[in-house]
Amino acid sequence: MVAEREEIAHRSGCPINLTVEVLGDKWSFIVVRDMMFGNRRHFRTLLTQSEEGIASNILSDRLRRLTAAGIISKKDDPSHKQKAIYSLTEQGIELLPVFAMIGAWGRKWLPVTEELSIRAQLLEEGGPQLWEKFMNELRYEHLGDENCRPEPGTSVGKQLAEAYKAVVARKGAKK
Amino acid sequence: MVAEREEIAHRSGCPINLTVEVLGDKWSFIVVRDMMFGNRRHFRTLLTQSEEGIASNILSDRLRRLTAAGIISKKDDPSHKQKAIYSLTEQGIELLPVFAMIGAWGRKWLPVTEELSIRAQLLEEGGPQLWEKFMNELRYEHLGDENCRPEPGTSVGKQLAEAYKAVVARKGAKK
DNA sequence: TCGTCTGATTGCATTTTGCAACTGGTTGCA
DNA sequence: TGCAACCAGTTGCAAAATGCAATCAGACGA
Repeated sequence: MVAEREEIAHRSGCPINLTVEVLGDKWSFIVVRDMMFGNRRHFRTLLTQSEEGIASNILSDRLRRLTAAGIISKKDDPSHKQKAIYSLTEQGIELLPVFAMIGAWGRKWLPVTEELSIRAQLLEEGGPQLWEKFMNELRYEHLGDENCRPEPGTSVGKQLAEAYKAVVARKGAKK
Repeated sequence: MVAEREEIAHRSGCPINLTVEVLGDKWSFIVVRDMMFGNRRHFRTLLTQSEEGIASNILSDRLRRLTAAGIISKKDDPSHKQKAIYSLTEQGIELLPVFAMIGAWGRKWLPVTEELSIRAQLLEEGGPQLWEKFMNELRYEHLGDENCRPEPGTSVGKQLAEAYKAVVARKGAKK
């Protein structure tokens, strides 16, 4: 690899096209989604806890590309010499409204399951105000931005995680 | 081709994943974008007026897939026995907010050109109210929904097209 | 009748993806 | 001190998707 952030010949300067060039494949969105909503920060957790079953070489490649694109960053985990922590950058965090919109569209038009769409529903119902609160939590957790330290109490992240668990528990009980 | 709308084994029931399964490639978004904002409704115009240069076999394949997914529809053009008109469905029209969000993100973080991002800018500034107006215009033009017939006056579609032309003219003049 | 336009298809080379096995190293525990 | 478990990946190979150029058959207009 010659350059960390290579200058690529773009197909056009259209914002939709440029976004597709960065995120337009079967896995990039999935990786960012898991980091954003599943709080997965290590290679192994992204690999094994992936709902869709990503292959390790693909994950490796996507983490490299997303890092090169400036959407995520990588740093050493002090707890383990071989561990690396992946974090969302501000650029990555600001993909949240895109995820919210895609989630809302998918929920309306595609055959989603209840437990995997409850978070999209809450995000849709919460609107831009909730998104902003969640983005601030992500800024605290991923960027270490102390200005964004959340007030004690229920965070949006926890709220989403608990809603998911509640649906899973309820559906498991019904059987 | 066995079935018009084939039942596919999905990777998961997550709304993000399902959307990626349908639109997660290098061209699907581009084709829908051109139909939505470029008012291209025929194979030939989509092929030759594409900013990015799509190949005819890829375009053919994507039109087929998007039709199978229910995002666009195809019907005969009465003016020419070989012509086909592609239209957005309601499901496709409702992708507009997704495009608006992606456009806003791309405009902020990627090396866009002015003429190709002016429409994204207007869409961002106009907000959900403008999106709804534009979606109604699309419902009239693509679905023939008379309830959505726009009042005489400047339509959002025209507004976007003219803003684009104005930037191109200004930049051409500067040289 | 001839040239152009229509929505595509075909053949072929290149690139990307998917899968399974494997690597070199670290860590915690007995 | 040895050993199993864990860490972030890499490697090799088959299969699928993509990209490009040439081509196609029917329809249209002059």
